[in-house]
Amino acid sequence: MPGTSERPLRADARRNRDRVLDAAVRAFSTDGPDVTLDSIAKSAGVGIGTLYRHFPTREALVEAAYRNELAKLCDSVADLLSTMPPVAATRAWMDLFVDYMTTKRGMANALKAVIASGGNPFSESRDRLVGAISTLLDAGVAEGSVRKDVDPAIVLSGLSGVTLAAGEPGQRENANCLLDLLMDGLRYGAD
Amino acid sequence: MPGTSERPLRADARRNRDRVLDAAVRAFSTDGPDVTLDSIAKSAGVGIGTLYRHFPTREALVEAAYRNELAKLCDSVADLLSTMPPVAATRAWMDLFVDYMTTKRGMANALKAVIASGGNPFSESRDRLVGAISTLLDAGVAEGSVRKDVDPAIVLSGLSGVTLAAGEPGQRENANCLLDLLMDGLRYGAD
DNA sequence: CTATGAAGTGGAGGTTCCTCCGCTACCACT
DNA sequence: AGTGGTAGCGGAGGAACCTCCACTTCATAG
Repeated sequence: MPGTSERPLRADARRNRDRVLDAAVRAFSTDGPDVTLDSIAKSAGVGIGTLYRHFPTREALVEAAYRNELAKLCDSVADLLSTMPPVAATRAWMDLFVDYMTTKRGMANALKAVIASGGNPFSESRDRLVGAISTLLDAGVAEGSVRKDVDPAIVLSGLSGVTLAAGEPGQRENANCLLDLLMDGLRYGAD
Repeated sequence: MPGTSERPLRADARRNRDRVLDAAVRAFSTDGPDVTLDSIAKSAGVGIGTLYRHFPTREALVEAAYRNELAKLCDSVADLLSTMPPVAATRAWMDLFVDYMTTKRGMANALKAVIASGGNPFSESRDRLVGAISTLLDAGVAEGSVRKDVDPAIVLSGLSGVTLAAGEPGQRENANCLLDLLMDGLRYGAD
């Protein structure tokens, strides 16, 4: 399957898509994560049907709206690795991850969809996240401080789980403990 | 606060509550977890308002409907501990837990509410689950195979996270890896 | 037995979600 | 530059959620 179904999107369609995305970014940041999709469509000047055509679920829209910031989160891996040892960097990044997901409330559920997506729809973000984790783990493996039989995708699932289970701001302490536990599981010697 | 707010519930109210619960159990088992609450209320012969009075959220109703079975799951701990060593028993129970939650689709979300409830509402099930985990961990600690600084409530959060993140039947493999990881984190030596 | 007010009821209706399909307008080809 | 086929549009409307409050019923004190 070469470049699976990458039809270039008609001009008016692309324009509408962009307008919806703009409206969504604005709406999420001013009205919180529970804005109605209807209102986003309206403020984008398109019908609700058009919104659903481009973003079939709320999660898809949220994911698209935050894709840039998510990318920044992934990029921060390099900085962390350059200022601290791999295990510490990994643990620190986990904190960033949870903080980020917790702040952008409504992202947590989108995240679940991102993680579950074996297929196309969110794969960009998914791949980036897996890549970031992979980099962190590899650094640890190279140094001998992290076991080498761990699939980064699984770790992503784990982080997602922590966020889903203890993502409310009031449960940050719980989330911390879980991250510690996860980290312990990743360290060499537990193998 | 002695027996916080335990007013005995008026006779007709109790009757209605039971009828709703009956209807819910029946509805969940025949129509799946997505039955509308409206239809449950109707088949119980009460107004939707009454249903909401007794079970303010869908999760509350699900939890109540499955409370018995959940108790059985907790009771199974004793059997497991009598037929295998603590670490294996704990791991085996984790599997049962995930299987159970996965089967009763719709339970997963209720679970989240159960776990988050520091307060009253679901505390019965919550306490039972924490108790079950506590028993398992204690057995391991006594034997020296499990670290002793782990709060069972955190482990419950972790299980909840695994279920939420990888609870779809198709992701059972992922769930397994996560449980292994969690288990590794709990074992003595990772401390 | 009655009166009283607290506890409980029910369902209409506002809100949001999401689907569906007749219509519009884009664009590739001549 | 006309035109046919089709990608894309929009919004009406059905389904479910959940709130709210005027009304009913219970149970207790007198």
